[in-house]
Amino acid sequence: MAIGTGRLPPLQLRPNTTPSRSTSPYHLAWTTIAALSAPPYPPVQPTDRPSKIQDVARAAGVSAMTVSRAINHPERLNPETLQRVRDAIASMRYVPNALASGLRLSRARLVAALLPTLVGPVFQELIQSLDHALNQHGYQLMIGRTGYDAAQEADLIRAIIQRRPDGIVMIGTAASEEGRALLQASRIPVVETWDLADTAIDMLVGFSHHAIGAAVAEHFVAKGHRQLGMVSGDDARARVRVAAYAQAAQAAGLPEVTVAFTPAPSTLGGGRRGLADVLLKHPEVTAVFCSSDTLALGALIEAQHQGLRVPQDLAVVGLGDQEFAKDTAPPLTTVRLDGTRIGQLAADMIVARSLDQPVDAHHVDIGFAITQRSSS
Amino acid sequence: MAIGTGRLPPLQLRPNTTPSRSTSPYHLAWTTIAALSAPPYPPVQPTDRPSKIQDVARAAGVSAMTVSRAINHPERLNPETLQRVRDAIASMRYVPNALASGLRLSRARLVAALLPTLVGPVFQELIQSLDHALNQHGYQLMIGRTGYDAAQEADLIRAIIQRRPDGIVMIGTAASEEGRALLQASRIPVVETWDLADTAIDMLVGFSHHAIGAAVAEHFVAKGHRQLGMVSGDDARARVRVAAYAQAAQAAGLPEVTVAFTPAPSTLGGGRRGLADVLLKHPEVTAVFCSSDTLALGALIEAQHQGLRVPQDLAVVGLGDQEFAKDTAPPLTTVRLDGTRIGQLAADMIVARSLDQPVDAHHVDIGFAITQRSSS
DNA sequence: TTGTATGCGTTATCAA
DNA sequence: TTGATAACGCATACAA
Repeated sequence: MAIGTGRLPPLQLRPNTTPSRSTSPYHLAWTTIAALSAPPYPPVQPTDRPSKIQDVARAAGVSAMTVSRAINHPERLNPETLQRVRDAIASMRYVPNALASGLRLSRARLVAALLPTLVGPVFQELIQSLDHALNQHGYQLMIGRTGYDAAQEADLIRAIIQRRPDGIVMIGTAASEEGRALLQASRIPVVETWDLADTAIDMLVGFSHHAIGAAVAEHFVAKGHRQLGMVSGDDARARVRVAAYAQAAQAAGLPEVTVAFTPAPSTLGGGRRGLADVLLKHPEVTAVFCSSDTLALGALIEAQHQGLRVPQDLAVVGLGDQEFAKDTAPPLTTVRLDGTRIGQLAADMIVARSLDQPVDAHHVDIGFAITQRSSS
Repeated sequence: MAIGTGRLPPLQLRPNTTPSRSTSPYHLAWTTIAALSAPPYPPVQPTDRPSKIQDVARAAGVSAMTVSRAINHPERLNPETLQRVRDAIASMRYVPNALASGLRLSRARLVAALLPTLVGPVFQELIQSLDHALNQHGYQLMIGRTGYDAAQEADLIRAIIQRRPDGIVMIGTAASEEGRALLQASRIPVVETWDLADTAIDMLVGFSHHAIGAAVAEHFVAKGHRQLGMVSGDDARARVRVAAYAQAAQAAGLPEVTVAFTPAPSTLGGGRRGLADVLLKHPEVTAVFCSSDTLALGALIEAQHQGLRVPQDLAVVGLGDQEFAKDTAPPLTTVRLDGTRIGQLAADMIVARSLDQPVDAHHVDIGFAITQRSSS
């Protein structure tokens, strides 16, 4: 990506202490030693190590167990003792060591989520909802990035299992053979999401990519389109959608669909180039299904660039119903995927299993819906 | 957000076992008990609990210490013993318990990142780079969401400290008083980023939001604009940019700038409405600075919607230089923030401090640059 | 209501 | 090169 230069006189005050690879003209660096020797706030902590439960116990004049109880079972304590301990905890900024308690209890109060990438807003609704639901149950969420790389995936899974999380949520990720074996040997509850895998490791909540492809094709057919196009990613799920889309078109007696594949991740540029490719090959195409809203927005920009009116000359349908889909010009018809619900259900499943409670449905299809706006 | 319905006949096979709040017409649910009683892969593990180091030791006919050494100091072992242990580890899918080793070593090999939100692509480059750099040093990254809520922030910081990470990176987040006190008492290395706070907790790598506001104003002035507008978020850093922008305009003898504030997070819709607001109040505005690329893209869409040519009738500058900025119509002039470099430096700082090595610069300004494209 | 002893799984230290 | 021992910080079981 090209980095231009501003028109301002350079503001550089002093050269960076480390060799800078930055091209920035607005640049300064300084080192403050004082910030370390004299922190802006008085240290509550006289020692140089964080306090542990024994320190608090000493300060409060009780045993370590009483401090533990003050934290975990306050109702079992004499109110006065409780107050004394709580004061000590607050004034010493004591924070329990979760490594120790997790080891003791075999419960880390931690759930890990594995996803292919943080780039792109596709999974963010799901993550947000998962995080929120888990927090409410006192669990923390840890995020791991597989980066679409199957080779590194097993390593990441190993790193995750090391922390002994109470559950693992796989988001848009299919585990490799080695990964599956590790997960199963770990006995950690696993929820796979964003798809309906034929062979689930454990639990599953998602939707059918096949059904999506078919539904969008039939959506176009119902509106009288006969020349269908598609701008698609090229991962496994995307190919399922492409196949179903093409198959449904064929079943409706339509000519062959025109597909342009774009490399991951989805970008505006990919959508622009994808649509341009489709129209170059088959200018008679009147409807395109883009496999993400970002690609669809790129397609809208490209259509406008080419002087095509949407939806009169070209219908566009996206996938994901991102926040911005309602604000494009024209507003985007798109497939709504309820990431919030997936996150909620996945959290429920993990929490239940973690507490040895029954899980009513191990495999759930949450479906999808086509949000009809003005672009189709 | 309105959810329409598709035109397909419902594919519902069987009602969901849990009451569904989904509006989806494409919907099914099922439960598989077999998936639990008969996993698709033969269990390598005869017991129902994950194996520990003693189990491996027994299987390999050595002591637990030898297994530990095989993992952490393989060079100290007899090659034959090493091989035997490694075979046992692989066949049992043994994964060490990081809670136990972390407790023993007081090193969790974990770094936590705190950010206000995952929504919006602003911090993703930074996160990606931080994660990558830390992975290379054998650390894992854990992400925590503060959600712009100062009240919950202390709780999150407490939850993070509980895990005893080797470092904490704050991204676009200023800790509350209580949060700062907790962090300082914890003795965990902290890197604040995305800003140059006046009173840093510990280490710092960022850029000056004041300088950005001034630089963009001067960019517009240099191009001959006299009526400046701004579409901005309303957080603390955004207000600093607004003030600097207005101040620089005044210093150049320009009339008062017109500012529209939009609520977080940045959206296309916010950009559209923001620009509309600015133009409604002052139709004579010829240049707007949007405080994110997403807002800027919304502004481009709105400008086009209103029949304004960019940059002839209206100049637009964004902030962030997101991946899509080069593919908008027209390509977006924007302020480049080198999130990759911030992540890299933050990782270096944490790793150095974690290993008790000297950190050469505790406070670093990495600057920024204006990427000149066609929208201004 | 509060305290004592014990073990969670791992690894540094020392001894063989 | 390998093994025995102890300790990391906390919470359950039991005792007082």
